Amino acid sequence: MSLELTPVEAAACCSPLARQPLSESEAEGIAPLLKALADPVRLRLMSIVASHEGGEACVCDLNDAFELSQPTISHHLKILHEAGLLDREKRGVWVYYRARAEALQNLAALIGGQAQ
Amino acid sequence: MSLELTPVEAAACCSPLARQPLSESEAEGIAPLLKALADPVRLRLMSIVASHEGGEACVCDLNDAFELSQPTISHHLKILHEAGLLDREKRGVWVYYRARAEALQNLAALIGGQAQ
DNA sequence: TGTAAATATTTACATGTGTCTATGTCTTGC
DNA sequence: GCAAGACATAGACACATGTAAATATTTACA
Repeated sequence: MSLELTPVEAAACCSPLARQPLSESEAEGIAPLLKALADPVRLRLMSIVASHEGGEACVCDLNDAFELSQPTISHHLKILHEAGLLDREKRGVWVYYRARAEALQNLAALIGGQAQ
Repeated sequence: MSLELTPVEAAACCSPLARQPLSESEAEGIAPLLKALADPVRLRLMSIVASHEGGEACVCDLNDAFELSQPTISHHLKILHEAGLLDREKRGVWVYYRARAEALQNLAALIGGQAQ
C-alpha cells in the first residue's frame, strides 16, 4: 500500500470548503478528484455506472453508450478508477466497474457542506 | 440575458448522478462547473472567499494569499465568476468576490444525491 | 494449441490550460 | 488634469489532456 493518498482519500479528510480555507496540500489533494469528474464523457460514465442496476456496469455496455473509440472509453475509465471513484473487477472476459457511492458523498460534503 | 445557461444554472436542472444517466447535453453543461473548481488555486480561492467573514473577500486579500502574480489570480477569479460560483462587485477601487452558496449546494446535491 | 473476443496500453497529435510579462482601464486624491 | 494604485486584458509559452490508430494482453473455448 502506497503512502500517496488517492484523490478520494484526500477529499475525505477535510472540512467543507466554506468552513475554513483549504490548505495548499488539501487543495492539491482534492483537485485531481474534481478533475477526474470534470469531463462530459466521464460524468456520463459515472452516471451510467452509478445509476445502473446493481451499481455496476460492464465496459461493453459503456462502449455502446458513446460514439467514441474503445480505447478512449478505456482511458476515461482508468482516470475515474485511479481517482478512486470507480472500482474495477474482472469477471471472465468482462470487466465491471462499480461506483463508489461514499466517494461521491464525501466530495459532495466537501463542496456543499455548511459553514458551521 | 443570454439563452446560454451558465454552468451553475445547468447543474441546478438535473437529478443526481446516481439516479439516472445524465444526457449528453446535461453532462456538457455541468462539466465546465466542475472544471472551474478542479484546480488547486481556484479551490483555495473559493474556500477563502466562502469562509471569509461576510462571505466575501477583496481581491487585494486574495492576491496576498498566494505566491502567484496578480494577473494569474485575476484569471482564476474570472473563471470562477463566469462559471457562476463567485459574484463580483466593485466598490470604489476595490473589487469584492462573494461565494454563491446555493451554487455549491446544487453541485453537491448533483454529485452526492442518493439514487432514489 | 490456436483462434476469437473483450479490454488495456502505446504512440502520436491537435487543442486546452496555467502562468508570466507587458499593457490597459478605472477610480481616487492632489 | 495627472499621478498612483487596484484590477483586468492581451499575448506568449510550456505543459497537460482528449482522442484515435495500432498493438498488446487476457480469457474462453473448440
